[in-house]
Amino acid sequence: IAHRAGVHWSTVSRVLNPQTRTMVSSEVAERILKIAESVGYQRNRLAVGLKTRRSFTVGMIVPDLTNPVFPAIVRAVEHVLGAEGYVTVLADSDRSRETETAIIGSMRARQVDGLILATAHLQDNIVAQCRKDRTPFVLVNRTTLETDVSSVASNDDRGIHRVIEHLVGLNHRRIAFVGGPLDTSTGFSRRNAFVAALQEHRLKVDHKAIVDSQAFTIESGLAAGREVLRAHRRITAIVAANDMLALGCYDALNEAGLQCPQNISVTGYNDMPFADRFNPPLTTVRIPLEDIGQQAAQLLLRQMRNPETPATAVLLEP
Amino acid sequence: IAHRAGVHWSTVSRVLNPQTRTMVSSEVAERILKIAESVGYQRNRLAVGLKTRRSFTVGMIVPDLTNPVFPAIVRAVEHVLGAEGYVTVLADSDRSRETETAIIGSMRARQVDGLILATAHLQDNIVAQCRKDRTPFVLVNRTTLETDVSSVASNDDRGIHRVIEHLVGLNHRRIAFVGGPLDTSTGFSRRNAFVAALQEHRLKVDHKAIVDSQAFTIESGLAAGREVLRAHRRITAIVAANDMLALGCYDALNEAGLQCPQNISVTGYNDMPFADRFNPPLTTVRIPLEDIGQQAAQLLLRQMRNPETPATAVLLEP
DNA sequence: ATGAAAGCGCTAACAG
DNA sequence: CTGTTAGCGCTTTCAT
Repeated sequence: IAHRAGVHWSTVSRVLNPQTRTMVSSEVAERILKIAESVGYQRNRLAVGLKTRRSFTVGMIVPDLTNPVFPAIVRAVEHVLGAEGYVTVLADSDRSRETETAIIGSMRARQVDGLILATAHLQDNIVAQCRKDRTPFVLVNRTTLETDVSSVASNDDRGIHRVIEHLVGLNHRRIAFVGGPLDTSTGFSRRNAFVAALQEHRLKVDHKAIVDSQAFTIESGLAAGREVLRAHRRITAIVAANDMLALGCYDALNEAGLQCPQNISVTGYNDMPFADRFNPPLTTVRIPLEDIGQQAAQLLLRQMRNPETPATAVLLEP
Repeated sequence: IAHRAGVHWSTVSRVLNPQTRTMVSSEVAERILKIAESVGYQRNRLAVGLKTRRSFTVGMIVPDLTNPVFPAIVRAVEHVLGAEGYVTVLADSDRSRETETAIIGSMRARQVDGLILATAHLQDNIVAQCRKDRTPFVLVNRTTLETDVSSVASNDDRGIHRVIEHLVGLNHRRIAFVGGPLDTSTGFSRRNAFVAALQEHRLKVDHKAIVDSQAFTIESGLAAGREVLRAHRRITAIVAANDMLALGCYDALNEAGLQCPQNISVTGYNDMPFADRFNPPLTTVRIPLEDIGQQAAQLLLRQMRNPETPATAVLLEP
């Protein structure tokens, strides 16, 4: 292009980079732009990144893309990042911390400018790692025990309280809980909120009616649901820590020949897509998936543009 | 590292690149590896890519990540690509060809080694573009009219025939069709298969009972379902071209005060996650999502490693 | 406003 | 087996 325009290649570079275009006389600029267009020129972002140390790439890791809450978040993230010229590298860690570590290595090597992690554990060395690497990152959906970490999640305490209010209003008094993994903030705080809410309503907390499970999956929900039914048959409602677990509880009830909601009610959490189309329609807590994704992306953008940006923990209302 | 190991940096490069490691004496190699480890060295893939012209990055575009068929495919793709050292850049085109073109530009600029497109249209200039750019690509889920294009999809003709067989076996004779966009291979071939299957069963084809829609969405399905019910009330079954459309038909039936399946049966296509948990459970055609994703990734890998690999169109059985 | 030149971190031919 | 060197495609400082 420089040759054909009769200028030095640094001038071409100035024109082809929107940020420096004004340094060049508009006459020359126009000529160069025209030639670039005609030869289908595309700036090589690898070279740009090598020079500027900014890849305009961000990495995102989810624990399991087939859990229907994540696609909506990923989509929102990708849209706002894309609008700002960033590209999103997506990886599914399959709930394994080891693969997650490997993925982060692979992303670091590609010089990602930032990370969005939907995989946080309450105690998470990956968070410490990112901080040490000085890689901007924001946690999404879940948080860590550490403070001073950027995150966007929804207010689990509020959500569970509203569930209990709802059930108590419907005259439920003996309520069981099928919880998630206690090493995640969602599992941990929803469980705590459940106990707190029962106490606030002066209902007695029967620890046999609280069953924690290892993963937010239907299978875990089924196992926990069986456990609940076996240990404590007089309950009238089961609060599940998310919708997948709730579906597992549906299965446990079916197995036991019980009807939902005639015999026992079940509630979920997340309001995953199609929750209203299950049989029976699932009572659940809606969390603003789109919003969570958008805010996470915006937070990360701010952080990447100015590393001095203080970490902020955003809590959205369910 | 070179300094600390007392060797030239090209030697370090040889060791740190698994492919050339054998060129160096194992004694020196070990020393270098140890130092690299201790300083937390990571090869800069941007620089590697700039030099070798291979970014080890592939781009994937889906029309709508919140359509539950895609997460499973994306996940499978990412897993097999990841195992081979590739990273997946994911983008959601929001069903818009313009944004898709923009996305591809952004990916090309990042020197992606290949593309996986779940967005193909029957007539698709993007396909022509990729071919011109000599970017390896494989279409997934959908195909194009053009031959000599790599793709992995499922056999729509077979799937629809099996649906009709099933319905006819249940004594349905007046069957309506709610189709998808005719500019996609899935919309087009499922519609054709529907007509062909009716004829093979010597059922008359009532064109008023065939309603095409603009998108594979619930809303489109609802609109088309209304249309079907208005135009032709004596049908006993509706064949929808995918599960989202089928859900829209559920809604249309509800609106009209009709029961499914007591009054009218509905079938879907794709066997999306949770299809069996809808009310009523959806009769649908299972397509091997995991398999589709895996094979697409493997096909692309072959193509990227050897550009001479002939294009192959894989058709999986539903 | 433009040209000249160095260099980002790596690879790979060429020498030895 | 190892050192030397050029260069991938760009940005950016320094001159002019």
